Amino acid sequence: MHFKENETIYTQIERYIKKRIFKGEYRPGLRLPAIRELALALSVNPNTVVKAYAELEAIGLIFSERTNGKFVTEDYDLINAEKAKFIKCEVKEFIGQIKGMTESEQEIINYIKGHYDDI
Amino acid sequence: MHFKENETIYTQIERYIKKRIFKGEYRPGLRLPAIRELALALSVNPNTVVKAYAELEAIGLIFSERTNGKFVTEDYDLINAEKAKFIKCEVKEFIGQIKGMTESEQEIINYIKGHYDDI
Amino acid sequence: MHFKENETIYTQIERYIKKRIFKGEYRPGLRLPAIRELALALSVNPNTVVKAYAELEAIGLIFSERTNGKFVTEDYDLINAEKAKFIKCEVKEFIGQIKGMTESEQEIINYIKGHYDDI
Amino acid sequence: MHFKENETIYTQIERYIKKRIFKGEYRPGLRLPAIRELALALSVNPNTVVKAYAELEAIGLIFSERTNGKFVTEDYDLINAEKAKFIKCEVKEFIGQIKGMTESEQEIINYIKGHYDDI
DNA sequence: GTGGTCTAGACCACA
DNA sequence: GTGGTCTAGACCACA
Repeated sequence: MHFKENETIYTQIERYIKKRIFKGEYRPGLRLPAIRELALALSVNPNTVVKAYAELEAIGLIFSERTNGKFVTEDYDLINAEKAKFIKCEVKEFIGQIKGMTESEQEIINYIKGHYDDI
Repeated sequence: MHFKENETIYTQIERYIKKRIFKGEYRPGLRLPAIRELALALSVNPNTVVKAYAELEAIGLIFSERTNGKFVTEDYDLINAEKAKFIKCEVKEFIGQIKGMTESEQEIINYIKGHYDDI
Repeated sequence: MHFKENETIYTQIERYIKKRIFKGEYRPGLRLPAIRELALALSVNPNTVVKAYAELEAIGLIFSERTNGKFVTEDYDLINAEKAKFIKCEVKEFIGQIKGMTESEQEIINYIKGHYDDI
Repeated sequence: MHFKENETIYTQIERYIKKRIFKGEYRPGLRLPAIRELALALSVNPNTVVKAYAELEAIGLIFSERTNGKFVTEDYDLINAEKAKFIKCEVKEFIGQIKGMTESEQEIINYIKGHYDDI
């Protein structure tokens, strides 16, 4: 994983985990990677992962079991609600960035069509 | 203007100016707002604006005239190239965020159509 | 039993046993629950119970008989002294927490009267 | 300030600040001690204070102003609600600790009367 | 000077 | 091995 400058690492990790949950790569009930393990994998200090996990726990997307690890919530409604919120937010932000610089909605859509498979 | 936490203020200002140039709100040759003036308008320390302007100057989108202020470049090609780069970048980032969470390109487009006029 | 975060489990168990002794639920001379048994009942690692028992033994409230188990002390004076100390300590802590936030002693007492039967 | 073993330092700091707010010693709108200043005063690492303040901010009792410091909320209703919750919680905990070890409500009250002025 | 983030690393409770 | 807390200390953005 490669981190953007200009955004904190822990929020990038947070979003990374979040997206994997939304995508169903981390299924409800699944045990998340151990803090130190993930820290190692991302070449990051464990405390940074701790903070990312703490934020996710505050939202309720993950929960802790003392000494046992962190787990994806089994509250499907919450996951779906957070996912919808996330997408809406990204769409809004994207449109906000691009709007006014292209003539039309159609142009934006063309851009997306043109780049969808690049990624 | 309202700044996001979690991203530096100066990059947010930088992008704000950039977008106004790309949108043609700040036309080539135009004198940009004075540092103190903009700082005041944004409730920000002048040093922060200085930094944002410096970044834009490094890219070449604006230039200084000694005591006279900062101006939008008249290099149309550069503006267009930067604009294209900016849009491409935003599209890529957007698709990268959303992809895999929705079934298809079509769904993303529907989301955008659904929200385009909100903003 | 449900453990508070933010306090070690073994001190919570220690206090739990202590209180049962003070309340006379565990009478002097009584054999305490076996370590494994209690650990199982509390869904806790046996080592944790061992530690709680060790603390109680250090105080003198319980004693070991080699292979036979742990027993409540028959030193009534010690029990009473510890009980008095415990209550005094709780009262002090409680007053310390609440004092200055309510106008008067009377108000604290009213609070207690109002909640005594809730628990 | 002297910290109890067996409870995390940051929660003790958190409660310490909380109580000062409830007591009106830290009035709404007041600027809280700077992180490093408080850390120094309490002989504690700045990060520990950061965490305590972060918890208080999550509750809403304090808020941040970028680079300017932390301030007590001016939401009087929130303060009163949290205060009521805090007192109720302390009373409940206290009664829970003591109940069953003394004969009666009256005895508890007598204990409090007997110790109220000690603290 | 103010807060925010991050690292390296230790030590603890618990399983 | 698991997470939680804490320290010492650095570096950054911002005022």
